[in-house]
Amino acid sequence: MNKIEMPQCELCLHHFNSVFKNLNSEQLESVNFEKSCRLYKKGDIIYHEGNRTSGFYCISSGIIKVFKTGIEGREQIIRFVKKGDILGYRSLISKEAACSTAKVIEDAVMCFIPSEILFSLVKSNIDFAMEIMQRTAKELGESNKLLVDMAQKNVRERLASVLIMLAETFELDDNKILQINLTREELANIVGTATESVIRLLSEFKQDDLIDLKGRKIIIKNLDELEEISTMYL
Amino acid sequence: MNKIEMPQCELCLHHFNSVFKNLNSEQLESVNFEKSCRLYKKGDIIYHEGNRTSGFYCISSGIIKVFKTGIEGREQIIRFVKKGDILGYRSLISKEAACSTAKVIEDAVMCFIPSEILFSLVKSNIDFAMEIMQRTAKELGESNKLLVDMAQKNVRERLASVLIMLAETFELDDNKILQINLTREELANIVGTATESVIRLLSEFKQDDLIDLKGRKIIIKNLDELEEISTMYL
DNA sequence: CGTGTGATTGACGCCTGTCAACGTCTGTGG
DNA sequence: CCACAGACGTTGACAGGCGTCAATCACACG
Repeated sequence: MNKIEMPQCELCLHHFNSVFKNLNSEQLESVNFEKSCRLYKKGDIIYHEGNRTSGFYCISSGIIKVFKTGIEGREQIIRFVKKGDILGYRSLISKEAACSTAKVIEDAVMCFIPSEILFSLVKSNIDFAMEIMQRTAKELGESNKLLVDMAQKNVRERLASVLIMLAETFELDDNKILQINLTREELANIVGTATESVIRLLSEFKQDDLIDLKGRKIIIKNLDELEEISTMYL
Repeated sequence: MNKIEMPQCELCLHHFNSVFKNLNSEQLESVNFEKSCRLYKKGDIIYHEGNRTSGFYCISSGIIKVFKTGIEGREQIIRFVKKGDILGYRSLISKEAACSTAKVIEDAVMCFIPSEILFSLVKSNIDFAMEIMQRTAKELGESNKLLVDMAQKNVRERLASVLIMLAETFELDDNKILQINLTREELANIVGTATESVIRLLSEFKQDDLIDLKGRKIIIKNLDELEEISTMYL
């Protein structure tokens, strides 16, 4: 089980904005040779906060949540990782232990690339190095933005922000259904609040006709109004 | 006015952990030649959120606060920059506009280095590139940690955390006086709370004999106990 | 000495976290 | 097929943390 067709980097280049887009064919071949890919199932832990890691992951499909464990074991979700993203590279670069845990929330096909490959590519291919730098820098920008939201917005505004972020990241289908399934608790762990607060605010949003709820499915009916709520006092 | 002795990179290498520590003498010479250094006075704005920048800064002395402007113009301080740190490089790398504002809070001597130098060094010196990557990655780790604090700790715990962070970053003198002067409002803008809350909690800490207050000076009397408060439920 | 900025204190009330109880759904085992 | 357990979702009650407003004080500076 867990046997899948191994994604060929060459093909991934056509499917999404791969971190390997600037490799020459020889370099790409070495990645293809050294990587090991497999299917990870929902609930699998990719790496654990505090552990050292020996490589990073390139995501071909699926969704992974990255979280830190805070007060009384409460998860704080930092970001989501999906197709085309890379995972676990930060701690390699900073030469620290992992500062977060990565857990699969939708079955994912991922390729593991040993850290030696990362560093040898960085050294031999300046465009690849720049690509890594750029991704890190962008992630830093986003993290800083989240920090301000967390510090200054109330729960209602943050929940609206999160819904918008999820809609942008995972998109809506033709029925405007948000293409990611999260428990109420997970939503709370993004927003940084209690599960009950999320539930109450979701029903408020539903009453105000901004969203609709079908079990765990969230239908986004009025993105503009959500945008307005999220930037209320901005 | 504002004329000072221009810091020589060669000397800075001996004074602190310079980002240029891995340059060869030729590269160091080109930085020395291209940079422009001067004294910035308290209150000076180095760059402004939303603007494009054309280079980055290497700090020789002084303190700069980096903040984002949030709800109703409220500053949220992201980090402090001091001797040996670099400033404004993130947006160069990500090729975005500045996502924050940098303002001098203690007279600072800083060198401006054009972005072309940054990129040419990154391309020609892999160790320099790694150094930049590493600094970005570490900053990202810190930002993520702050995010969790902000999401999960209450104001009391956050204020304790901030005092500890300040003590570590700017150190205490022989009388245990914190070596940075901040207004109550600035403290509130780090903690992410109202000025009045900071004032009230500071007096509580003082009553509990954890700190002492002499005007704007903060004397840290019991770092261990502050540590305990900041990680109360962890 | 007036003016302005920052610091402090008190009053007040809303937001939001916590606790408890209950409803819903799914899968499992008898 | 039914009973049950367990996870998740929902709702209500309640209290306390913390933000807001207003008044006053302290201090520096032109």
